[in-house]
Amino acid sequence: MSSVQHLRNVPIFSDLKDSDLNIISDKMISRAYEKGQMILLEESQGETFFIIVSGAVKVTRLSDDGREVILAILGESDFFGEMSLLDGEGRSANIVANEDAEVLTLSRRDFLDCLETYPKIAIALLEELAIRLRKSDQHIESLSLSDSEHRIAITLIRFAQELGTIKQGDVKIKNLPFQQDIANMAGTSRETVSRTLKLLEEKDLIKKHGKDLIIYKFDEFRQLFS
Amino acid sequence: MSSVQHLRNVPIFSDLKDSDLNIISDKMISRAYEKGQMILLEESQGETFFIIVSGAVKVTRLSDDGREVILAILGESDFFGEMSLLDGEGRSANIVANEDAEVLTLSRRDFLDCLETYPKIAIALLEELAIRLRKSDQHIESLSLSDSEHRIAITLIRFAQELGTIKQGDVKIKNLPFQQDIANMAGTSRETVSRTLKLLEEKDLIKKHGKDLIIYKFDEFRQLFS
DNA sequence: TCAATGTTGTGACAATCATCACAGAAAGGT
DNA sequence: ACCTTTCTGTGATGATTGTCACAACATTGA
Repeated sequence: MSSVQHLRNVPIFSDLKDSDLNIISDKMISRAYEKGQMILLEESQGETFFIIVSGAVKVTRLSDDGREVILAILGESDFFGEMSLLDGEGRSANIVANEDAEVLTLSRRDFLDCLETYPKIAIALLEELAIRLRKSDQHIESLSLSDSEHRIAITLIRFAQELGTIKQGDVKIKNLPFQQDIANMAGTSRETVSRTLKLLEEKDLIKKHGKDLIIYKFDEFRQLFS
Repeated sequence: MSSVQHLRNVPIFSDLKDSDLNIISDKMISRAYEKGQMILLEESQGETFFIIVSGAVKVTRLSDDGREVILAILGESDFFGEMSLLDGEGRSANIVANEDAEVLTLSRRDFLDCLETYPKIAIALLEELAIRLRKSDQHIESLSLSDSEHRIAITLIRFAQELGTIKQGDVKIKNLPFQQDIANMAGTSRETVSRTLKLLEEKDLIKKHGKDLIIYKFDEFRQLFS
């Protein structure tokens, strides 16, 4: 697929004309990262905007004692790096390739020019940030008041919404992340994730199939853990 | 103070010319709320943008069983209501007056017109949302990996940054919120807040003075709980 | 194919913290 | 000033869940 085709799939660019997309596309540089490779380091200056063409990355923060908190896992057509371009602060999170990943990058200068030239992009970006803020709020809520079972279930729901495919009311998540990553998102321990997944399977709410996971009757499941 | 003066203090409007501010100001309607009054209800359609002229509000989410999670406490010159205007989703949080509050409101139509007419506002708003997202990320981190002492300390730091006044390296927070509110922000129980404040006071890190609280050597304090 | 490494399952134990219970203090209204 | 309501302090108790330890299983690469 050409890189213009990829841009077309990215929500904040979807409103543009082909001619404009071409102009932007020409300014972008393609890069590839291997699984586990650090793409952006916390504390460094943010100078680049990234769009994921293929693969997946995780957005993390590290505590002093080295524990990792996963804020989000991003996949194809998602973008990142915009925050420090917007408010000028240093980076506040690390980005690590969670699988082999291919990205398109845009320099700070070009990105900001885009915003000025195409107000529609700015508006679309506002929309996207509003959506992210909403997700963050839900994340905060779930961390604040749920027990570990709820937090893990809610984490599964997040994966389902990002990576899942629906079939007759059931959702299949292909390539479920490792338990350790789920734990780091749900704010709990790896062992608790292991035990809880087993519990949910005993309750016939989910089913593991190798690296995939099926959530039965997704709507009810979501209801259950709202 | 005239309402134009107030707008001038609001970051997203600060770049505008007086003449433009006047135009916007004319479209705004002033409203007053009493302490405890609900300003915006979760689930309702978001049709209004709010700017706080005086007083304070809390942004909350309620779980099914009625427990409250406080996402933020906003004060003078802060604004809210923009999220559902931007992404068209229903409201995701409640807003309650935390003390008597006076606000300026702008209708959905007028707000969106502003964004189109003054791209600078859109850019400034992007900046602001980026900052909020950053704060959310920190909040998520703290909930994910700290024990209750750290979470409470971090909550105090948030208050200090929003409401505090610095004097010789110490920060004084006037009118510290109730323990229950602190607990709802820190994701812990009211009793634990009580015990932890006592603990921090015994360690000579903070001092209570009636409704006020002093954090000694704010920089070191922050270091301590990063 | 066989190490070597990474991932998952599970028991035992300890620590943290929520909850319940109630008393005392403070604030607010009449 | 008095009553009512709200807020705070503190003990006792038990449940949840993190941590440690180790075995089983899976994946990768030489």
